[in-house]
Amino acid sequence: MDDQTRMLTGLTGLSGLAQADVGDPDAVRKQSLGQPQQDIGDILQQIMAITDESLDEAQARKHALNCHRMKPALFSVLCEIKEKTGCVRARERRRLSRRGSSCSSSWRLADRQQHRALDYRAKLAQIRQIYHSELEKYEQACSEFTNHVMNLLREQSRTRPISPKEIERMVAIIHRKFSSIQMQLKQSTCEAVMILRSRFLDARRKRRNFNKQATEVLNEYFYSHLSNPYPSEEAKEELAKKCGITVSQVSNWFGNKRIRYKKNIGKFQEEANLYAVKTAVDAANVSAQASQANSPATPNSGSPGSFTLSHSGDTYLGLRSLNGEALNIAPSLQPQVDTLHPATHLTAGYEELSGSALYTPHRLDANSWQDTTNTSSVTSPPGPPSSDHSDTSN
DNA sequence: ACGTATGATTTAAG
DNA sequence: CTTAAATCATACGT
Repeated sequence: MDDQTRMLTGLTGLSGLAQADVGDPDAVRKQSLGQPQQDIGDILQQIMAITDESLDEAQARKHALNCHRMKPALFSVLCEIKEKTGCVRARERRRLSRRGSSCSSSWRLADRQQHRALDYRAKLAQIRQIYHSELEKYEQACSEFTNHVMNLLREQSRTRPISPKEIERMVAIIHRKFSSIQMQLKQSTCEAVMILRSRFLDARRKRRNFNKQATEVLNEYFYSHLSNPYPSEEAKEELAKKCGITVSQVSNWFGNKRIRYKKNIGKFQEEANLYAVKTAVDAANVSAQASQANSPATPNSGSPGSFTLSHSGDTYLGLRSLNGEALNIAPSLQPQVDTLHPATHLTAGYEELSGSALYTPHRLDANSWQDTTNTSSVTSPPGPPSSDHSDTSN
């Protein structure tokens, strides 16, 4: 029985048959020569069973093959490729950074594109190489396995009659099995190539603006968290999901938004008020009773009604004049200020930045993300030293 | 055709 | 890693 198990392992594992058993046919012959016929029948059944295996099992087999045979060689080849591409990338990077200061941007762009193409081609070559080596392995394994089985049958033919038809059938089965595995390999390789290509083309694809709904969602979040517009990882994920974009795109968006908002707050007043109204309305729908309960202490909290004016410029100016009062009420409502009175908050922040010096420590703290702003850039935007910001245009 | 808006990338700092 | 800031490259409105 021990002999049988040995043979079975040889049959069920491609790696096994590819290595030792075929490598030493005499051992096989010796084993099978003294074997009772019933064992041979069992073995044949085992062989037949191979055809009934699922693709998963085939995959597992492939994995086993990967693990045992030619693995070191393949691995070293892959390492070589990786090292080569890594070197190229590093060299390219160094070159870019060196040129960056002295050469024009068009050179850098060309370099980048060239590098991308290089990277793409290297990866493609890598995939191709892996595919071919795998294919070769399978072909070899197939022929070895076929030989193995043929030898087996030939030995058996001495003890029992085996028709050539039977042998033919066996060989056909083996070939079918291997070709199906090879097809799978081919398919997965094609898939990999397609993914690579689509990524490569994606990188060069023209920029697309996010759709309106997406920017609306993002803006809503931004202006309703104006005191701290740094969404957590979870928040980013949710926003990404809601907007149908990636998390990194959300991060990009917030990065751009923060810097652009900070640079020219005046320009974003209209937008801010718009979303302030939106979030205020939303908040009102949720906690209308609560805010009403608070209203006696804060008579001016009803003023967001003025935000509904379609002439946002007027709204802004009005808010500005109300600022003194707004300052008094805002701190008492701080936990809700962001959602209930964003515009007030915002305007106050603007006043602070524009040098009006009317601020509370609380507000300063809340808007600390803008603290590093160069105040002059707000009061007098970079470029033409115009008298003042959008106040005049508004 | 041009200027502006905007998403992405790069660089440097923490 | 994340972020601010600068910059790039393209989309888009006029």
